[in-house]
Amino acid sequence: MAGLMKPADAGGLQPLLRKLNSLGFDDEDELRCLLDSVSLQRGIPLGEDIVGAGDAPRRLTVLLAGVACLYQTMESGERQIYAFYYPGDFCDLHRYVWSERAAETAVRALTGCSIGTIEYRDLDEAIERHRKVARAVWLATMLEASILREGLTNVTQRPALQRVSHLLCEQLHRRRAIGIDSGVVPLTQIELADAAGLSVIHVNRVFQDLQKLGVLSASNPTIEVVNWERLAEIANFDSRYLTMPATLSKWEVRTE
Amino acid sequence: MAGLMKPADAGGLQPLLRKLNSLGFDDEDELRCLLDSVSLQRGIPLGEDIVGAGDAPRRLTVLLAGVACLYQTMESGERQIYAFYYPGDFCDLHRYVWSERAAETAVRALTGCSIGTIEYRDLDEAIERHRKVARAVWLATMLEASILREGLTNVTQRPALQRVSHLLCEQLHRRRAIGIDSGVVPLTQIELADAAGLSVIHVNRVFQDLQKLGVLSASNPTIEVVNWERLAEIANFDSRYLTMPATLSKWEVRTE
DNA sequence: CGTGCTGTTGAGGACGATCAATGACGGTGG
DNA sequence: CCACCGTCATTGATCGTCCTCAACAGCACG
Repeated sequence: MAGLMKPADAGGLQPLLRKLNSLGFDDEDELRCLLDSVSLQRGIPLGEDIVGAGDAPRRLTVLLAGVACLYQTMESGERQIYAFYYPGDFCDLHRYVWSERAAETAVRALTGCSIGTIEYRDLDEAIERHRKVARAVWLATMLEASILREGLTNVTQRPALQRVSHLLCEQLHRRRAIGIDSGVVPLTQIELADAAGLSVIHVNRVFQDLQKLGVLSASNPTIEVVNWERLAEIANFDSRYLTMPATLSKWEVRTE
Repeated sequence: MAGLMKPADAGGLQPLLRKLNSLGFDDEDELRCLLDSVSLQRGIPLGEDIVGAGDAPRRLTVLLAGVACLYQTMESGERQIYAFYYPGDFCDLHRYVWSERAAETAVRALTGCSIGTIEYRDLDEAIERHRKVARAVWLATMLEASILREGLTNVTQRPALQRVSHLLCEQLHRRRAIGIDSGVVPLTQIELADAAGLSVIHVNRVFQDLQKLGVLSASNPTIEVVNWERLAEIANFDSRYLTMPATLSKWEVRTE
């Protein structure tokens, strides 16, 4: 992977590179074509909508730094968080198709963020020309679906303690996968509640339990997992739904 | 659409044709190549696992007749239903990637079913050769993800009555989209419960309420919606998440 | 005529929501 | 420098939706 990093990529595209790599996209020349069409946007402040409710979707957004979430505000005023995004993740693949429902769903920066955008026409062209780009976006979509399925069982099957634990596990795992190895989960209790389908108050109580269990540190308001294993145990966490199993080698074998 | 139907397709592939069509795949010649590699399998009995827990995934499965569901059995013994499938739907696109997690998730026939299978090597080849095949499977995956997102809000945001109603609405809508216009939903209360994340008992009580409201007929054990509109009202149903907005024309414009 | 599956009914109880306040922190402006 | 505000976190009390357990009824099946 390191082999793919070039000085020219130092603009902050490494996360995207890593992501494409994990999706089995390892051809350097093809990569270049896609990377060249990315335009950067830095310094997006916390709380801002990266992909707004209103704007017409003409470009794809890739998160390059920070944390974001895909959410929807219900008529009741409740907020439902569908997904958290980390550097390298595509934030609005769904918009490529559902320009309409745009009105209600948006992507919000949960910390300061940097993003890259790719005009649809460039993406289209890349997909047309390079089969692996098409595969990469497909796989990215599959991964999101896999996370959604797990989210569904999380919400329907697990009680609050396990549910929150599972959510935390997932964040830790995904962060580690992109090289962030700390136990800190840069989210608020509110955000976790909106993702878990629990009230903030209850999440707070769960947090206290997790602290008593020695899983979370008392370092408020920062959420920090100090006992990784115990957490995974509580959550009954099985990371397979997150990991693309050596897809690339498989593709190669089958298709070339 | 009718224009695409040929005598040779009378083998039962119309549902697949319709599906591909709705995914913007309208090139007859390219279609042929894919359709030719489908092998049929009829007369699968109710209750059987179409895509089993154990078998190594070497082929893609398309439902051609009947109703099926994607489910997983938890350690607790509970069953979580992730998706319902109707004729034309791809049942195991996820397996194309996650051969591993196969162990726990399976696709079950909820009525008598017919399926078609496409060997991975044929699918790979079709994807390689025809860009629109790649797009079709990508879009199919996006649609599944969209349904999953809606399922997530359904489970976390809506109380039992609305939740069940919403689920029923979705089934009606999807069935109508493939030409089945009756108010009958060919599922059991148990299946709906497992999809809604409710106990069967509670679903049953909700059903009684829906009957009192004149939405469901008393025709047990068949579930039949007699007041479509009232149901959509209760569920606050917005079908946009199900409909691919004129994708095909869009693709054409942008890419050709 | 049992056996199994789906659907139905009742009673009790639990998990988590809601309402109402309060505390801690950081930024802003007087 | 302090008063003020907004956001996030915390606590207690009450309440409701939905679950669990336990039975039973209808129906199709062999």
